[in-house]
Amino acid sequence: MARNKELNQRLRDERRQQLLSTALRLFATQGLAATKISHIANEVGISQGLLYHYYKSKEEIYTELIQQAFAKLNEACTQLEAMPVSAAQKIRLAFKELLLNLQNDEDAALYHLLVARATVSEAIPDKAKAIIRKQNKIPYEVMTRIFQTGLKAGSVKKQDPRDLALIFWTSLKGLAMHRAVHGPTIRLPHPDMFMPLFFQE
Amino acid sequence: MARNKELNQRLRDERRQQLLSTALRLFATQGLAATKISHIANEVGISQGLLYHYYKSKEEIYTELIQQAFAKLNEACTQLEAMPVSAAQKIRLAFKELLLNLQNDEDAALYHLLVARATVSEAIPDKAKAIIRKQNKIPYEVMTRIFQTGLKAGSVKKQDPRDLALIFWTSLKGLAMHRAVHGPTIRLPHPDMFMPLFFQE
DNA sequence: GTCTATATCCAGATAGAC
DNA sequence: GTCTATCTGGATATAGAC
Repeated sequence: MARNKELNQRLRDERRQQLLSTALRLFATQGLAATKISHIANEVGISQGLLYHYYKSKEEIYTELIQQAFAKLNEACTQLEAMPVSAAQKIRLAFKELLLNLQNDEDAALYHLLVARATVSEAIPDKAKAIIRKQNKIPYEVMTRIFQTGLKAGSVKKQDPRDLALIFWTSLKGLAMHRAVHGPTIRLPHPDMFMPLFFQE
Repeated sequence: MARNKELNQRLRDERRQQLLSTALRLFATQGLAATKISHIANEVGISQGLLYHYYKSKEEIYTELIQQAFAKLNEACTQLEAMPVSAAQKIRLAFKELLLNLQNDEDAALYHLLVARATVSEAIPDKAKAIIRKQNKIPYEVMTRIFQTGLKAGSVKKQDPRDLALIFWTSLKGLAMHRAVHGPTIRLPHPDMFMPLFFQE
């Protein structure tokens, strides 16, 4: 019996994951309002009604995705900052890693897009808004600190570290949008092409 | 009488313009589906019903905006390409001008956002889709040609001109999103900070 | 031209049978 | 757990009075 319960729980989790991943793609590309609950259900191959056994509303799915997006990004930021390497290496590494992810991991680009859309939108659940308000600045602050450190060490360009951080993230966001539009076939530029933004020559 | 007709026509045009400009802001920030026709009417200060004397549907407004967005961008591209200056100067000038526009002209950022959203979306009117399909590549192609020319002249970085064009536009798009999120108060980086992407040292 | 009232439709969410 | 049928609300678009 316990055996059975566990199995059921696992199946339930898998189904929830499947719904999330489909919803991510749709929310990111179409937006919250344009994504119909029936689309999600159809693509996963279940009936509309059944979807409500897994999530109690469209907004709940949406909010959970926003939550996850920031969780992943902040996790990565924390790890990055804690690495035992120079600031310059952190910058190089982070940009390269993020760009590679964009190229290979469909979801990575979609999360970017989801957050980008959500950030400008008024028409999203209050909970999602709260998450964004609280966590949106973190990646900028982390990168600002790293650039600041690199600046003191003389390894990065003599510019306002806030500008550098902003360029770091907006460049990636721009690429993420492009990737999301053109799909996985598109070849993104090599990360080294961006390094002159941050370093001398 | 003719006097009167003209006046009426002018008032009508003004009202239409007012509707367009409000719709641009809402469509760009909220998306097509999340923007309710009542929002637009309310913000302009007319009744829902009256809106339909100026436009026959929400989709018509949307499509006209998409149309305008590309018209402006392509116009600018054509002008740029025809300028009697070197490729390097065209690149510098274009980036600076576009960034300045982003800073000072609210609509410029909103048009970018509108197009960015539209480009990834399936859920937009067919006419809008057709416009995008036909015109979306133009700015990339124009910049690719300019980079190509600069490459031959030895004035730009030795990189694939398509990559350079892609970086050119995705950087701007990233900044446009940022500007749209944070409003006109945000200070964007100086355009010179991006020049190392395109030129030696 | 402008408004209010309303027809119509569509989508989110629920109920109930299996 | 799963489906089909249905309730309900909200939004587009229209009709008709002023």
